[in-house]
Amino acid sequence: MLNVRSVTGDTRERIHEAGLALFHERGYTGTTVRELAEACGLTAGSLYNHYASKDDLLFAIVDRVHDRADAVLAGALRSAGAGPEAQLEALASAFTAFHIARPQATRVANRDYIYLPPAQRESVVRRRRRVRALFADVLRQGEREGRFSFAVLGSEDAVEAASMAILNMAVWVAEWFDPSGPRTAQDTAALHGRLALRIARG
Amino acid sequence: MLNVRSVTGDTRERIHEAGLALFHERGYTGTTVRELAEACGLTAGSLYNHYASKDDLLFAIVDRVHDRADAVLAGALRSAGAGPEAQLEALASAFTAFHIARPQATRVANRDYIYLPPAQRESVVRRRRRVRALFADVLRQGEREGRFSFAVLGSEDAVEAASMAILNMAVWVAEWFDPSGPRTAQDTAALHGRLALRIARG
DNA sequence: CGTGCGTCTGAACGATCGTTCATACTCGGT
DNA sequence: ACCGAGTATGAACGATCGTTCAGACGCACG
Repeated sequence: MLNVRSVTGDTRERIHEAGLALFHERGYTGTTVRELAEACGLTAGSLYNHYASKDDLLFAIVDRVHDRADAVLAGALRSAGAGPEAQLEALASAFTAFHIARPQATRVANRDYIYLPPAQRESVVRRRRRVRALFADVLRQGEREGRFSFAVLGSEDAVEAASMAILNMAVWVAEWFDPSGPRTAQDTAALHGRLALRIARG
Repeated sequence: MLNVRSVTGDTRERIHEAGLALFHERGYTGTTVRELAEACGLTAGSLYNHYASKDDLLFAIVDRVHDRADAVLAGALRSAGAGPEAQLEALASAFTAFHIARPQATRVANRDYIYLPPAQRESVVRRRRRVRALFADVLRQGEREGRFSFAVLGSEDAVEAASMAILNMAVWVAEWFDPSGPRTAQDTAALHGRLALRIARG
């Protein structure tokens, strides 16, 4: 019984990974459940023993990557201590490393979540907003403590634009970062941490 | 005859705009030619009097937005004069304003160009690379003149990461910018220009 | 040794996909 | 009044879509 469950879990996991690869490459609407099945050595009908629908698989993928992102960001914040500069650098660096390490899952999560049915999409939108708020809060706290400066920029609530700039820098890094290139992922993550400080510190 | 052509051109243009709206909202693979036709008050078969295929419409959309982006960037560079700081600020600001002004076309161009047939996709990829090179060249020139500093960052070729950060800030601005919000497009564009300088100047 | 649950297949479902085509209509040019 | 080019139609094409289902297989359990 337990053994059966673990085999089942493996199949479900294999489908999950096939979804990562195929959604990443062809997009959600561009991927066929028969392609997903073939990538797992299964028949289309068999997928429905493991996921209720194609939507369901997409949500599983997007939800898991959000779980991991939350964990990574919480860990970065915890190990950074109290200073807003250390916190921002840790957040930007860890988020960048996260996106470099999981280019498939993060691209799918950021590009294809719009195809989720309304209820599940709302759930994802809420999680995305929470990540935005995490960065914006650190920026605002840093401004309050006089370490960051946004009022100088002359635009009201420049914090939102600045945090989106930092977020987009991290979120889309895998679209240009070349794992076989000269730079390592750690280098690039550290570099993004410093660029985030440039954005905030002025 | 000329009148006929102009009517034809209107229909072709209406299809183009329906493609903008529908591809933007549902993605290329998520949009049906019958939906496109209905949005124009036409029949599916009629579309093929104006575009050779669904692919062809996508390429027309993506190619046109690249034409306009090139023009905007060239104009910004021309009116900025010789200084790398003025040039970078003008490029980032103009590119941001461009993406705010055309959220549909730019999202389609940046997200759905991967669905183009290989030859046309290659053409788009080349144009994208040229835009990247434009920003990177300004950053490198500024570093040569001692106005920007990237070597300090400790990572080799930090210019690439910095120019991608600036590009992504501009490219994805329409995903969070709210036209009905308190900030104007001009404010945000100017703000992005200053943030680009923060990234480059250090 | 059966029993039953979980998983698989392969066929089938109705719907819909992008595209083609014969046909009819519109309308400026002669 | 007639012609011909350009455009619209609506039916049809074969293919493929996401999903369902009846039946068969395998394997842990009593």
